[in-house]
Amino acid sequence: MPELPEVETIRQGLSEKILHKKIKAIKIIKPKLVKSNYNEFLKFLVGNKINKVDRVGKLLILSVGNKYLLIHLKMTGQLIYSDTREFISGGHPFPEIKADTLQNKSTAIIFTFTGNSQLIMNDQRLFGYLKLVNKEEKEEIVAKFGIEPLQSDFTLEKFKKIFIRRSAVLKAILLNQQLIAGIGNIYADEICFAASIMPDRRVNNLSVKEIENLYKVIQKVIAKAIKYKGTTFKDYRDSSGQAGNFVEHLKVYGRKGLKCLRCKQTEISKMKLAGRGTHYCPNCQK
DNA sequence: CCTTGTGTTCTCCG
DNA sequence: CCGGAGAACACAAG
Repeated sequence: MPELPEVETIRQGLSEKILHKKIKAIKIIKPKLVKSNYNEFLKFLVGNKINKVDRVGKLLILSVGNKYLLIHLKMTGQLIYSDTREFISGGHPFPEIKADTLQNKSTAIIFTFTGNSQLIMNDQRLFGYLKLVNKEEKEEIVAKFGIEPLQSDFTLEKFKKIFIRRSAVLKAILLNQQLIAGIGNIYADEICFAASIMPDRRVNNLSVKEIENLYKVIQKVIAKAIKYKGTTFKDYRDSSGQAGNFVEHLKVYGRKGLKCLRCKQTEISKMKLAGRGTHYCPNCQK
C-alpha cells in the first residue's frame, strides 16, 4: 500500500531512470485505469518526453511535454522500470527479481521509450489510475493537498494550526490528505506509537508538548521509512521491482497480539478507528 | 466478511 | 441559515 515513503522511493527511482526519455509507444492493457480520453491520452503522450517526476502526497506527477500525467497507485499499484527487453521473450536479466513482478496478468499499461526501455504499471485490484491534465487542472489538484511532512514549509507553527478548532481523533487528522499529505494507515499507526499517543485521542485534548512531539516524530518516521525504501507486505515494489525493507522496522502495524517492543510487557491491540484497522499498545500509548 | 485510499454525502454545531 | 468539521458510507477487486 504505497504511502508517502513508498511513492517517494518510486519517484526518486524514476527520476534517475526515465528523465528526458521519449515515449515511443504505449500499450494499454487495462483501459479502466486511464481516466482521460483514450485516444487523446495516446495521441498526446506518444512522441513526448518526460521532463520531470514529481510527487504530492501519494500522487505521482510526471511532466510530459506541456501537460502532466498523474499516476495514483492506490493499494496495489506498481511502477517498474526495465531497460532490457529479454524478459518479455522468456529470459530474465535480474535473477533476484521474480519475472512476474515485472510483467504479469495484472499489468495494466506499458510505456516504451526510445531505445526500448519500458515503464510497466501493474495493478492487481485495478484501483489505481492515470490521468492526463493541463497545468491549471494540475495546480488545482495540488492545491488541495496539505503540508508535505518532509518539506521546509512543514513548520511547527503550521503544524500547530492544524489542531486549532478541531476535535477529530488524531488518526483521522493524520490520514486527512488535505491537512498533511502522504500519511496512510501504516504510518499513521507508527507515528502514534512513536509519539506514545493513543490514536483515538481527540486532538483538542492534546497538550502542546504532545503536538510538538508529534511534529518531530512524523518527520522521523517518514524519513526513516524512505531510508529503507518503504514497507512491503505483499504488493509494493520500487521502480526497480525490489521490495521495501521497512517492515522489519515497523513497531506496531501488523503486530497485533505480539509483545510491545517498547514496554515489553503488553500485547499490541487492534481496533477499528476512522474506518481503519488500527494497531496500538494499550500500555505505553496514552 | 476483510483489506485501504479517496470521494461523496449526511448530520451536527456554532 | 450558512459554512465548516467530522463522521459515515460507498466503491474499487480479490
